[in-house]
Amino acid sequence: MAEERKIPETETPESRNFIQTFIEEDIAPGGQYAGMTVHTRFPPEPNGYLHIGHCKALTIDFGMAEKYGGLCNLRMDDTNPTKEDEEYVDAIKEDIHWLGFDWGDRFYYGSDYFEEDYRQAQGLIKKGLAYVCELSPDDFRKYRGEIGVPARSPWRDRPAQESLDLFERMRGGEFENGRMTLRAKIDLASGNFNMRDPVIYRINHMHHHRQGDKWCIYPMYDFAHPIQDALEGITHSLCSLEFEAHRPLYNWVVEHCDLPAKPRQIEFARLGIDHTVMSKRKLRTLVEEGVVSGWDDPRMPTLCGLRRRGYTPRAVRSFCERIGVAKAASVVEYGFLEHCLREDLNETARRTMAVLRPLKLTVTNYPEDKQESLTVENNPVDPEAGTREVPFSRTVYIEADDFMETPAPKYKRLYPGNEVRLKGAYLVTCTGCVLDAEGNVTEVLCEYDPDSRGGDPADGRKVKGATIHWVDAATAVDAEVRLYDNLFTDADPDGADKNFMDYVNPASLEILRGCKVEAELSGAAAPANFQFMRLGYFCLDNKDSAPGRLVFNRSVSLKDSFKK
RNA sequence: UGGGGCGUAGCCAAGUGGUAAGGCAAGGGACUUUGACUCCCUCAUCCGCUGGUUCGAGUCCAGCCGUCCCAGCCA
Repeated sequence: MAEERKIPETETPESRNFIQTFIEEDIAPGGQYAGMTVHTRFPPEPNGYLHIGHCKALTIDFGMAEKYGGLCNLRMDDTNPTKEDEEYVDAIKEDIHWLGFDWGDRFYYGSDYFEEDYRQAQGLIKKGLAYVCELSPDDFRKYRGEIGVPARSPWRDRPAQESLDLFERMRGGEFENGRMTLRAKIDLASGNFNMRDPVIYRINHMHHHRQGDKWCIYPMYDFAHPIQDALEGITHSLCSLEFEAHRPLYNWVVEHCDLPAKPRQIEFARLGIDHTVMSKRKLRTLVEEGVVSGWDDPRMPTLCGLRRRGYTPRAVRSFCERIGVAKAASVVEYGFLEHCLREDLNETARRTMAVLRPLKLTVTNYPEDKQESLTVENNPVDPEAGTREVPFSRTVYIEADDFMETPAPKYKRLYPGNEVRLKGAYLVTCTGCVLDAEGNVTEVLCEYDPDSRGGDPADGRKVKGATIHWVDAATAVDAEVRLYDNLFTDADPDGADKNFMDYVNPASLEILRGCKVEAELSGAAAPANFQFMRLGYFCLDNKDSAPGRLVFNRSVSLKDSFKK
């Protein structure tokens, strides 16, 4: 034993999550799926828009399949016509493609298996494992039993032939909604209520978005899902933790139905992010109550909202890959999502200059009639992004916070007597400012060093002041900028005993008008994402921008840039 | 108090009996034509608590505490 202790310490074992551990056991020699390829599926219900929590599931579903050489199917889980609609199907597909996941030609509808579901149900009845129950919804609840008290059903021992006949007549539309159900005969005394003869078929006379009026009975998720998985050859059915108590039922269906495969369900914790809510019901409430402008409001954690806010697919996926997979309930800090975006944008976003709160800066020793063009890099971390020409003249706008008549401690920007660099232009020294009747600063005055074109002083002196951004007054274009904050004031608006609507942050959206941006941004070819120098990362809002009306959403602040 | 989970740093999260990975956040420093980025350094004598087994326990056992989910003819 003792000699086995030595472990080669040069290689750190790659961190793997518990799902990988399970899968590797399953495909290892002697495992349940020894030698097989891993096949997964992503099964959204088409009843709403996808949010970032779905991206976590997508990352796991597609990620596990890819890692173990298999495939991942996309399947609309549409077994309940009450809530579903075709309009969501296209939106779901679009969002998944936007993220960059590809299901190839393996796109399915759970409802396309209804005939097979029906056949399987008949099979269970014949085996004496299912029966038609005529308890009304009220009585069903009453007979459900309590902790320690078994449930009851007077129809439990109905002859198979009678159930078969009734089940057929249920399908035939002979009975109204709620009149009867098909139940699996499992264990009325189980401590797990999901096993107390669960309903596997209910009557619902309703038009189905895909099947039309073909059916008036619909299989329950617990019955349909394992069948769908098995028919598609899914080996690992990955889902979130709330289905954990349903696993025994999933396994029961897999065991007792006549299926071509035996998929395994594995559950993981769903994603939580602080200062927001993730359930479709709550997101819907925000939309319906008008707290946000829609499902694609840039403050929403929906994929379409994040997209509009400027989040890139790469950033969202990076986030989902890095938060890990476990069974412990987790609430990830929103700041981590922002970090992932900042990381991507830093490499890819084009830099540009803009001022959110314009303050006129006059270079008093610069010729009044002169205008010149300066070359500025588009992205200092990516030389391939090239350069652009930026006009400069005697009057420019600077950020109002970039000037202080009496500087705060450690303030490095403009104040009387201080020299700063106008990014890409010249070194300027503040000589004073102009005040209005109320004492507000309306204009800042400075003198430039003609021998510092481009920003470097000819004499090589060290510039103590900061480098600040600016836009040329004569050519600047007006824009509207929206700054977003967290949707909720509380880190956990979703917490126990809380009404999340009580924590809506009224200051989550601030709209700034009269901002000045470089003229180039008004062009049709303006990039989607860019960084306003020192102001943070912004996104040109394709939805609200129109000719003559530029709207920018701020994605993420530039870290610490404007503290104080 | 029925059943099923989960508790490792401020937030995620590895760890599967051999002496606590990594990321985010935070703090310090270097660099810088973005107070950004980048780069260095620091950040759990300890793994919910208490016992037990063991040469050795975050890992095994027992009890306790906390917390989440289920009890729809939703998914």
